[in-house]
Amino acid sequence: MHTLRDVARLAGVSVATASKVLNKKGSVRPKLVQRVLRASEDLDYHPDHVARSLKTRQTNTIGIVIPDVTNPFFTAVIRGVESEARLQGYSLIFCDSNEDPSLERTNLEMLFSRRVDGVLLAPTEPNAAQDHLSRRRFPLVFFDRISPSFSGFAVVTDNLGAAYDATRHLIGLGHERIAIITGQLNLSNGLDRLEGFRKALQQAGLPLREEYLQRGDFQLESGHSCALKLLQLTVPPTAIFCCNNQMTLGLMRALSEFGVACPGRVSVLGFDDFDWAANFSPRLTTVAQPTLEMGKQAVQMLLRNIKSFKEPVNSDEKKVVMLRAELRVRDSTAAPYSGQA
Amino acid sequence: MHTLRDVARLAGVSVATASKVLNKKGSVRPKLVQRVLRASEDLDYHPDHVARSLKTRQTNTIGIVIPDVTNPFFTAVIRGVESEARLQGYSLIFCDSNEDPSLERTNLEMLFSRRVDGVLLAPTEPNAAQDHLSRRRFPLVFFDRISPSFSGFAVVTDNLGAAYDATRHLIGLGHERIAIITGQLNLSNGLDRLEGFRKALQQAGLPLREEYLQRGDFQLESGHSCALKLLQLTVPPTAIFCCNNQMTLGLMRALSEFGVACPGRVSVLGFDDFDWAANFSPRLTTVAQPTLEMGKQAVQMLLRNIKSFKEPVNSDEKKVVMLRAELRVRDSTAAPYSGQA
DNA sequence: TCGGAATATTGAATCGATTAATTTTCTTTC
DNA sequence: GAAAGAAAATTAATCGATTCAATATTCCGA
Repeated sequence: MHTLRDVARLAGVSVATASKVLNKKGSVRPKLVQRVLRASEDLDYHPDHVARSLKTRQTNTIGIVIPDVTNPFFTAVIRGVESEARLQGYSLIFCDSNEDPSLERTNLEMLFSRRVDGVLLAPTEPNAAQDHLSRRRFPLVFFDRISPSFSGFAVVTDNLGAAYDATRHLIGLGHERIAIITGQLNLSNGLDRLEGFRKALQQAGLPLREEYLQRGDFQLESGHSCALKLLQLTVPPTAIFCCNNQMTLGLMRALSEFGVACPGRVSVLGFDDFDWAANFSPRLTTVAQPTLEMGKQAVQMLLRNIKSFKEPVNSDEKKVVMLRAELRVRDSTAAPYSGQA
Repeated sequence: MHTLRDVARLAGVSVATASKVLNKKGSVRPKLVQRVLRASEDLDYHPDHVARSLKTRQTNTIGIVIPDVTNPFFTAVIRGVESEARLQGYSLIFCDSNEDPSLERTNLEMLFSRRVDGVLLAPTEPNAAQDHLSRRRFPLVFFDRISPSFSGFAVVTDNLGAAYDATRHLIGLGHERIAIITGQLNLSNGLDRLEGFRKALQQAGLPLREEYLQRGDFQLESGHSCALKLLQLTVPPTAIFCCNNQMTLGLMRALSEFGVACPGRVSVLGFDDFDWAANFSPRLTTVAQPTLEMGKQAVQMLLRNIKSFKEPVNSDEKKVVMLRAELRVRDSTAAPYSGQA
């Protein structure tokens, strides 16, 4: 494996000159430029990023920590992150925190030790990383979820607005008995979706019955068990708003187990849109989050942070960017069943 | 941000001693150990991995290059990779090649420049990376797919066996008109699945009709269009074996568009098993690849490679490990429709 | 108490790049 | 042709750790 020194020697110049040529900095006589380029080519030279990072104090690497790679929502965001990062010359160190706050913390420490230039984080817990952020000040951008008392930088979906629109859609179809299966309510992704739902009901003068509010945990199983409870009510809901993709799967299984027709007997509106939602039958009506855009914007915000971290500039940058979601109406929502009345 | 030098100074020892303490190498008087540990704690010292890597010539980082993060098969593998890597003290640099050979190449160059200790690769093209492997010799382990003429290290599913078993299942149910929707046929994942299918048919004395062999490209749309062709045949198949998850989605959409009942009119057996396959209706019969295990074994094989790369030892290690898949029989496969005959 | 072996500690080189400071070379002009 | 100034090239320090060789200290038996 060859070093810059080898290239310089072969080209008959100093390492400094070779470095200047390869980084296109300063000016070098065309003749020498040629020689250096030639030598670099001949030796199949690949600059050592490790050495470069040590000297320049920047690794051109960002870390990303998410709670679960297996969740297609996150992989969709990652796709946006990866492509934008590469475009900007950054590499990605990937960490899965497995929904475990202590692992999340370990991961952050590790990334810090590796001297990544900044970190993208979808936190598992409201406070953990917040501490981290403030203790060492370090470029950190949150995405997808933030705590209610959040004060840092973040890119999130306008969950409240999206849930509001979704619920309006159900109300517009004529539903009055609308249930919700929520996620955890400690972070914005859970909290705001419930809030938007509430707001829409209230505005329409519809009550939110106690038993129509089922609290899940964003996992498949909880979607299933919450759905069971709803289906067994004496007066079951005619529509269900389900707050994420995994729980929607559990919900759909419950429906098919009970032989409840969708949208015949109950309409289903799921948060998060994916291939399976659009292709299986019934094709699901969903709220599609702008995942690619979220990834892209998160990277851009992080890079701005990194820059202003090195050369502080009192910018008036917005700290929390909210992205609009899109309601995709398909076949799983329809007017309520009226056969009985 | 503090360095080892700061720690040493505060503890009143040399950097060499401080280093020994923090790495638990050699022996140091208990008293000094305490002082160093204390100092490290007080300064909130985090060793600089970059500097360490430069000196030790190893980064404790591995790269992973996949064709598409958005495909749940790969994210499932990644999950296995990530957890095993972390367990062994390695970090993961993640790259998406976007099914583009030239991007794959760029990514490999980048990883090389970053001096990752080794790379895990699911190649998009039969030859590209092979060259790379042989030109610079570099620890590289393939997974999921290899070219027919492959000669390196790899962890793959026993695709032939899995497809064979799956097809036997359909035959066992009484099907005689069985179609297949294949992927690209340049790499083992496409090739061997078709081969297993062929073998099972042949062994059962069933013909493989030209028009029942539809060649797709592993993408959703191709599953859809291949399915359309099959459904419009004068004598349509009674069962379809679909060679990956994405194409199965396209297939299912085609079925519902045509109002073809599954498994009533046509049985569907999909390659790759995921949450949606098990929860939507009909619950799909699938071939489940051992994704976690694949990730884990790939990492282990890579680490062995890395080790033997530093201190060559003529091992008799198997170069290609084949993992068994599991057939999960659910509701989408049944005996063929007999109403007409 | 002393000599020599065993054990601890340290100084300094090193990894491979970048870059400030310095020296050399080249232009230009009188 | 020489001086001044600009441009190009080089030398050497540096980033923060690890580690070898050299030095210092401790320990032990005689």
